[in-house]
Amino acid sequence: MTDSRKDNALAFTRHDHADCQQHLLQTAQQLCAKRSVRLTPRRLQVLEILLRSHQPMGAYEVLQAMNDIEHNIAPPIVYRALDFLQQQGLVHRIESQNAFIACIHPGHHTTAQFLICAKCHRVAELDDQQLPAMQLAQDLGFKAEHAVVEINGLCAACRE
Amino acid sequence: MTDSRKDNALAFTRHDHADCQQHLLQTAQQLCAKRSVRLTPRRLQVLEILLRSHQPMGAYEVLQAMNDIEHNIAPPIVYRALDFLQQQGLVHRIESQNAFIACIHPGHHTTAQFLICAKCHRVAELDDQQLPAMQLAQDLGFKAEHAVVEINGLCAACRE
DNA sequence: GTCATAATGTTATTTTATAACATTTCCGCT
DNA sequence: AGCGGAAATGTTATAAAATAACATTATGAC
Ligand SMILES: [Zn+2]
Ligand SMILES: [Zn+2]
Ligand SMILES: [Zn+2]
Ligand SMILES: [Zn+2]
Repeated sequence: MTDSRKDNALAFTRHDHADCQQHLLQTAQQLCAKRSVRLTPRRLQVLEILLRSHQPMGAYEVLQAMNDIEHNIAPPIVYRALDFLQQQGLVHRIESQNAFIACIHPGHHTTAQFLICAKCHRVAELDDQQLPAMQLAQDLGFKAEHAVVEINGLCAACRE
Repeated sequence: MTDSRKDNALAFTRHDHADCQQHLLQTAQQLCAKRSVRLTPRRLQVLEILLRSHQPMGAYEVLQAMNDIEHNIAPPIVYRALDFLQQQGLVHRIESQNAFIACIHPGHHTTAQFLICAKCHRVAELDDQQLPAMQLAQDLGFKAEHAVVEINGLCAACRE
């Protein structure tokens, strides 16, 4: 298996999560600096919470995590930070679960696909696969803007 | 363009919608009879409401349509009928919109893909396209059960 | 420092979905 | 026809997810 394919399955493989968190935080800082957008403390806090989780989190779970250290955080705070992070391609929304997950490849977000395990709830992010439906869409004169691809099933570990 | 591709773009082409509604209702009746499941009046009513619409409808929009003729219908009535219709492959849920749409090809539902126009809100259902991500998933030992593929963009008519 | 803008905080409400339980309908059986 | 269990529907209340509207604070250009 190539490195890139191993990387794609990161969520389902053993790895040093603290390292990968640190690395993704740095990348996020750099990207935002380059784009002259502000990764404020609130936004960073939300990103850190999502990075710590191996699973997608609902907005209200993120909210709970914030309220565990500081009281009276209200939903709009969370939703606004999530909106920003999604716009910057640092966080993805998992539509079929009303949940959010940190992007594992910030920067490359043309089209991402997710493999979602129904048992352990981990999510692998696959990037840059071509969608045949995209080609057909184009043939039909449809101008594609954003594709949602979420594959539900069981990961290798959970099939046993 | 082949017939099947023309059919795929049905939602974006001129056609006799009354005819296609009638045909799909008959197919639904036949499928349910064959499977020995009951397409009761309530379930049929919900399917008819969805078939009349060219756009996905939220559960509460369906509810509103029901309340227009009979009062005091409550949400569980609608959600239960929608659950049944989804199980039978007669209705699809559009995850990125919390909305529901009648299946245009009942029977063939292995994996469906949707092209969703951001302007006119029509949805085309494409069937049986292979997803490269599925092959990669399999290579990773992931057992795929259900794929959500929703492509947002602008249809040919709305691009002008 | 001033001022416009962006970001955050606050309050209330809307939208979407389900839990729990009561009642009715269906259908095979006697 | 009449009984009885299962499925479907009806009802009430509540949970979960998201946003509207407005007040306050922080930021950075001038
Ligand atoms: Zn990503
Ligand atoms: Zn798993
Ligand atoms: Zn379908
Ligand atoms: Zn359109």
